[in-house]
Amino acid sequence: MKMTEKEWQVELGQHLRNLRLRQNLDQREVAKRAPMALNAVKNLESGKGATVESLIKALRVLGREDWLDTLAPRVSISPLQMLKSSAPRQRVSSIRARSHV
Amino acid sequence: MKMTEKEWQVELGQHLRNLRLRQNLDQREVAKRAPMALNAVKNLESGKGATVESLIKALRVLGREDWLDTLAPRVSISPLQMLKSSAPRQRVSSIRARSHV
DNA sequence: AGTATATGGACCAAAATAAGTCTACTAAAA
DNA sequence: TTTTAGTAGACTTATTTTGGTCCATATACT
Repeated sequence: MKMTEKEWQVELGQHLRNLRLRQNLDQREVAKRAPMALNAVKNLESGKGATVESLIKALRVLGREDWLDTLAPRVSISPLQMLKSSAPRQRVSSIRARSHV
Repeated sequence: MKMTEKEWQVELGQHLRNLRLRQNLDQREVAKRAPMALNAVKNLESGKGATVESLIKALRVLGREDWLDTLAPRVSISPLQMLKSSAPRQRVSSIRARSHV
């Protein structure tokens, strides 16, 4: 069962809505504190399309901006590996990247 | 030190870029697999403004859609409390909600 | 129970912004 | 040095934001 982008958007909106209800805030109050338009909050929660900026504004009001940082790639390399690769890649290496050729 | 929305957007973009580089994909490949415009990928990673839809598309390509669900509010109520409040709220309760009055 | 209230959803139009498609240009990697 | 991933800009199309109004119904009150 794989979800479509829109289904994920709806799911994300429901999470935001739950967070808001938990703090007993109405949509107007969130919009006011963001600040952003009331309709933007509605779009966000109903999953009808929103910008990343709106998402972040809402997260800030709900006190969950820190969630954004949890996307950071989990460190899976051993400390010994760190000695080898000193500088992080800034570009992909060519061979495998050219899967579009 | 509190970050602005734009700074958060940049930070989020960097996380996405790191995830991409870890998989040795270039922006074109991500755009192709999403599918989305190359410009949308660039906007996302540079934090210059993007839609939630673009964010989700990129996350899917990078295999991190599950991250979206980690926003779900952590359950902090005791099992005893669950017996009391049966149905989840669909709206805020009135008194505290009217902070704008 | 029935009633009043106001939250949240569904619309609309205009302004703002992002997506999509292109062409150089820059700089990191080979 | 050569190759090429990533950036920057211009431009058109598509979508979102903003700011309204209307209204169904969950919630609160009598």
